[in-house]
Amino acid sequence: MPAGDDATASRPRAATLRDVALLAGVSVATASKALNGRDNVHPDTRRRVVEAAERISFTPNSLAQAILAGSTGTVGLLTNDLEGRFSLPILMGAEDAFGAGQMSVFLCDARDDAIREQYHLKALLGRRVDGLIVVGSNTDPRPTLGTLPVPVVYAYAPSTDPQDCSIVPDNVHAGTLAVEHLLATGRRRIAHVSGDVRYAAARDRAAGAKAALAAAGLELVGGQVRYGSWSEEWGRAATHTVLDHEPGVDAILCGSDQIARGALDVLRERGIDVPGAVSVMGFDNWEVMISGTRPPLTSVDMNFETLGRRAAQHLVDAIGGSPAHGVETMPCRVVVRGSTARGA
Amino acid sequence: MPAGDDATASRPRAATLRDVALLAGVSVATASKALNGRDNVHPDTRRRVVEAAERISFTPNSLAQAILAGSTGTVGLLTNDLEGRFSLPILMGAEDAFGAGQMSVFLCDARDDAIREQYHLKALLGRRVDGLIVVGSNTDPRPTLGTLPVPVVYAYAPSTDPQDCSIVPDNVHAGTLAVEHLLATGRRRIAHVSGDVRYAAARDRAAGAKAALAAAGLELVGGQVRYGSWSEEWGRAATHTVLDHEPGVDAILCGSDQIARGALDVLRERGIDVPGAVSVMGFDNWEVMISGTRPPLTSVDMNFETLGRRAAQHLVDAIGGSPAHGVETMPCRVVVRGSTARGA
DNA sequence: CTGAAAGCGCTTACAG
DNA sequence: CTGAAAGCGCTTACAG
Repeated sequence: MPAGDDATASRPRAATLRDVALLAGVSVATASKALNGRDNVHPDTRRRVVEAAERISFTPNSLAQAILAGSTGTVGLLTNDLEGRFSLPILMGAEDAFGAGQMSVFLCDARDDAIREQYHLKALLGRRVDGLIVVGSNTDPRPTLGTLPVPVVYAYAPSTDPQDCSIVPDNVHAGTLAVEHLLATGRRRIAHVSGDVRYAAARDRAAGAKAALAAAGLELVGGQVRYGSWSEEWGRAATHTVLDHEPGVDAILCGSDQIARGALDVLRERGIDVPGAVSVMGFDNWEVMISGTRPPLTSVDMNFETLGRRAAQHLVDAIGGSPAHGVETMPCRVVVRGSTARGA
Repeated sequence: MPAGDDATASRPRAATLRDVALLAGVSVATASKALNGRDNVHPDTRRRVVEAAERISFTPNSLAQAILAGSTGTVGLLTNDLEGRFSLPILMGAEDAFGAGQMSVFLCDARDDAIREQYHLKALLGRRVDGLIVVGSNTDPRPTLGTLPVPVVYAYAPSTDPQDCSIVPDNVHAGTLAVEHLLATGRRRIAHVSGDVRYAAARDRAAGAKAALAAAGLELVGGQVRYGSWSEEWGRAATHTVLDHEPGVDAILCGSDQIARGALDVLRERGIDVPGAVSVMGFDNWEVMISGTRPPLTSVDMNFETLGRRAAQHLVDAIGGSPAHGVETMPCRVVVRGSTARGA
């Protein structure tokens, strides 16, 4: 158990440039120049200053530097994604794009609450972030934040304002890639079990899938997408229905990895060989959902980290004075595993 | 596709208190007092200043305020938890504890790389965070950051230095609670399939489980914990072994929800009724892993949000001059579902 | 090569 | 009640 401590043992305040200068016997201006590698500082002087700084563990106060520089080297990541499914890979991509340690990221979770979002926004602007990345919890368009004193990039969920810069996964293409993969592995009678039809992600993936089928002169088995919910349970229920009504089905394209898990379970229970008789595919390539499946699940990876890196790049460009506008879609990729290809 | 824009349409710089004062026709000092609710400002003056501030969307520069106040109202969350499994609930608990918007959080992912951690640490100290929360990726002790100019609270993974303040989930008690629940629902022949024995979490949970059994005059079926890996696959393999070697087993306590999923699958395949013949329990209560299981999985919730809130409270106390020391364990709770109790 | 001075945006005693 | 002055920690012309 932690025990309370006396508050009197007060923590030493952080060292200041003035402390360094005093210790090195130079002026604050000279100390500044010495530490920042400016010209016209005598080597001996520089060494004395650097040693003094090290001795007292001097770390320059970024706040003071920022106030002079007019930029803070911070960005705000405003998310509504409680699971961190999107925002964490995006954060990671962003850290990479900014260059490790160059930029620090404030992470704020608005919890899908507009009031809380405004609150965080106000705080971030007060802290003079150089820019903002806004991460939605799905790919449906979200209200723009409007005109702000700093650039904004919308990631995952696009802004409603086409003048804003938005980076979203290409769900239409994801659907196309999925069907192309199934066709390439010899499938012709493909069913599509997806999630909640109110999600753009579900409709976009279906649109891409249908387009790819049409290009091959085919259509979905049963003639329609079976929309439902983003759950294993729906995956199981719909798979039963598909198998009962479409005996010739040779592939089930599932709108998410969770739905695909449900499909795999039912196929296994009914003794149907995967991928021998029926192939199964998911979307998202969510490692934790996929790692245990039998057989390992083929899935479309939406490349969240790349998306995050791209969003960060756009933000850096915008901060540098070259903003972009409109919605940019990011390519995705099929990760082939045993549920669609023997020996994969 | 976003199109590049001319960099000349430069963004208007953020309004400053000087702008407000000019617009309201008062001095900067008076404007400051008016906006901060200080006494001795004429009501008319205050109104003029407030109106001016609103008109130009003035947001005070927190950097300047921080430099004077000596505290920034920011904390750093230094994590090694790539999945966000722990750090996001902890972040959320921390946001709550700090009071929404009072405190902004820098999230830095060190990716289990000591160099990167030092880099982020340096940046955070430069930004003069008021304190740090360090989140580990497991409950094994991690090296202390040593003495820093700001207070530090270690969450999930305790620090190796007992003088530091660490908040960890009580895995021993979790094991005890799990077994007590199984005993209370009439189980006597309990097997324990767990993850990698090198993890303190695995050993602690097992220790708690064995203690609870001993208190009831019992021991584990087979006399030992079956350690392996934190995977569904291991859950399946170990469950087969348990069923083959211990025909009378009436409960399988699994070291994680993933292991438990594997156990449930095998029991189902072998036609064994859950929970009629054999109960199954997991640890972590990871919603996304659990939501699809049949029957729904009983699991021990480690209360990460509470842990995060507690860590944040300790940090706030330490910032306020009342630091705590030592390792504090947080209670967990059993969430009962159908895998151990009919009709739950 | 070094340092005094000005200044970033703000707040807080202190005169008036 | 109001405002000029000092100052937080730093950097950058500008004199010397």
